[in-house]
This record gives sequence, structure tokens and C-alpha cells, in this order.
Amino acid sequence: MSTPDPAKGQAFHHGDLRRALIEATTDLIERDGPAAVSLREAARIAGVSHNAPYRHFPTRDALLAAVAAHGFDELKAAFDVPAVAAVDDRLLALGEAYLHFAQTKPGLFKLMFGSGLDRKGHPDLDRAAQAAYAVLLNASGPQGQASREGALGAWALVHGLAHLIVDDQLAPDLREDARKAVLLEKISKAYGHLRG
Amino acid sequence: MSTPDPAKGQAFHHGDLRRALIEATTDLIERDGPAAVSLREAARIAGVSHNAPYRHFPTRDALLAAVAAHGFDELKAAFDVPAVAAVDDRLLALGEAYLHFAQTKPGLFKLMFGSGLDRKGHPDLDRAAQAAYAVLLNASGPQGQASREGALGAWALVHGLAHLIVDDQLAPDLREDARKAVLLEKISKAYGHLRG
DNA sequence: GCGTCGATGTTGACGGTGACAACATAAGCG
DNA sequence: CGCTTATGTTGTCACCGTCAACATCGACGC
Repeated sequence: MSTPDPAKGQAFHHGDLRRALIEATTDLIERDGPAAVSLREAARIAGVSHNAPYRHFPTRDALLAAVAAHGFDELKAAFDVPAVAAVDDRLLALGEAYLHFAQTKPGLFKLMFGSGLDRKGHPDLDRAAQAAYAVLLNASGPQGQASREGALGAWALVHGLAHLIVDDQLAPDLREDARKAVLLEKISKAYGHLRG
Repeated sequence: MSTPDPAKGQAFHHGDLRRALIEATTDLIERDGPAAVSLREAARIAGVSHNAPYRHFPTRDALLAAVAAHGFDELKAAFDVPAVAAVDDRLLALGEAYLHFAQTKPGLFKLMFGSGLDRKGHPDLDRAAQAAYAVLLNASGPQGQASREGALGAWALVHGLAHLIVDDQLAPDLREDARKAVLLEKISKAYGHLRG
């Protein structure tokens, strides 16, 4: 029973503890939120002793960082929307993908953004995040100062909306999906004006 | 030696432990971030035993909620900008106050938004937050569906920008204050277009 | 004045957690 | 076969949030 993917997986005693821990932690995060995650509970779920995780992650934060890095990979994958001609439509599609990600996996979203996890201390996390961001910041067509600022503005807007939704800080009458979609469309048009 | 402010302060053994704990916690949050705050450390700083806080806060989260509520009071106070005629200028001033708050007290900002602290479990926090939000949502002049959506959009944008800054997720060349101000001005104009 | 009572603070304990150290085991390799 | 090294386990420590039992001090009625 060799591991089907021997890419970098070291299958020793357990099989692939590293992956198992990341999966267990991901589930825990989505169930109870990032703050409630404990190294020992993840180990319990993976069926190993309370100290086994330290063979794969030097610290609790390193485990969380690995999970967050996977989250950024997922986010970047979600940005792989069908190509469209108009820049505005592309921004809109990316914004919807962003919001959909935040609403589908709020715990992961909070981990990736909300919690502290200093990026400079976890280079893999930093790389994954930068890669996802790059898609966003390049979405407003070729370079140029104005378009860069426009993309940043659109990003900030969608990011803020995602946070407000995930943190449940929106009055009920402002939270409906339909209205949100309308808002997003308007956003896109507004940034069209900005860049024009 | 009567307490100068007997408003609701119960000055018993310690003097005003409740206030002292809130202040100690606020300092701790700004120093090490919300996650690193411990009830016992706050008690230590206040010079009382590790269990004294439980006479004033039923739980650790309740203490954090009280600190966060104070934060929202501060934020609302910061929204008390000089009255101006143009709605756009008012939105701009509020946005700048928002960003200034986030940059001046990033730990508090993270506590108020980032961390879990379910609002429904802490009514005082909920009230304080709603009061601050009300200022924002009413900033775009009289009522009306369109203006409400415009205010929400502006709020989301500034909120997102604040989060990106506080979480240190902006490339250095996008973070400078000057450029941010320019951005804010454009935001305001864009939402002027939206509402027009 | 004095005694009771409730609010406040203290001491001690329990289970859970992250982290460290020492030890055990098994895979791979000579 | 025996060494080395990666992996996992057991044991331990300090710290944390929380509960329970006890101590103390101010207020208020008699």
C-alpha cells in the first residue's frame, strides 16, 4: 500500500500525518473557529499522541499557517474564472468568487485574514498569499498606476464586504444575496468610472 | 477620599477593579494582540489575585467584550467630525477617521472586528457597535434605498482597507499614507457617481 | 454601637493546553 | 547485521480559564 502520491509525502509510521493533521485542523477550524483549534485535539483526531504533531510543525502557529496557506491556494484556484473580454466583468467575477469563498468557508477565511499569524514568520504562507493576491491586482488589465489603484480599491471593497458578512456585522436587510449581487455590479461600474 | 466619579463605579476594596482590568486588558491587547490576552495577566497588572476578575466579568470573553465595547464608543466619538455641507466630504472625513482609528489602535481594531466575540452573547457590545455603525450608515444624507447602499459600499471599502492595513497585507508601495488619501478621495467621488 | 449581610477579593484545586526532554521504534542503507 | 535518522510516545512543566470554599470589608438595620 504505497502512497498514491509520493510527491513529497513521507509515509512513515502513520502514513501521512502531516496531511492528516492539516485536514483535521481544517475541519476543526470550520467547526469551532480558528481560536478553538488545539494541537492536541488535531492529534487526537488523527489518532496519534499529543506530541506527534511536533515532528511536522514546530509550533501551533506553524500548523495554522500551513492550513491558511492551503486556503490561499484554494482561493487562487477559485479565481480561475472563465476568461471574459471586459475588465469590469472580470472584476465582478473575481469579486463574486471572493465572496463565495468567504461565505462557503468562513472559518478558513477568518484564519487566513482575521487571526494574527505573522506572515514573515511563515514564508510558505506568505508565498501562497502573494500568489493569490497577484491574480487580483493584475485583474484590471495591463499595468499602470491608475488601474493598480482601481484594482486595490475593488479588492478592498470586496474584502471589507466579506469581512462584514463573515463577522455577521451586517443588518439583516443588507445581507441578502440578491442585494449583494446588485451591489457588486454597481461596484464594478463605479470602478469602471474611476479608471475612465 | 470619595471617588471623584461615583457615576456607577463601585469603589470597594480595590478602588475600581472593573476599570483597572479594562485598562490593563486594553494595554495588553495593544502590546501583544487580542489572542495573547490572559485574564490572569490582567489581574496581575491590576495587582489583584488571579480570580478577582470573576467578580466583575463572568468570563474571559466578557472582559474582552467590555474592552471592545469601549472601542466602539471611541470609534463613535472619532466619527464626530466637523459638520460639512457636501455629503461626499462627510463620507471622506468619516473614512479617514476610520482608517486613522485602525492604524492608531490596531490591536483594539482587531479585537472589535477580527476575533470571534459573538455579539448576541454580549448585549452591551452589540449596542455600542450598532451605535457606531449608525453614524456611518446615516452619513449619506437622508434615507433612501440607493443612498443606503452607497453608504454600505463606502463602509465596506474603508473597512476592507483598514483590515488590509492592520493585517499588514498590502505591498509596501500600496501602503503609503499619501496614496491612501488619494484613494479615499477617489472613493468618495466614485460613490458620488453611484448615488447620482 | 453592633451584628448581620452582601459585595468583593483570596486561596486552592481541576482539567486542558503548548512546549520541552527523554525514550522507543522502524525504515533505509552500508 | 548494525548504524543512522525520521517518526511517534511518554512524561513533565508552566500557564490558562474556571469552579468552589473561604476571608474580609462596607453598609445598613436594630
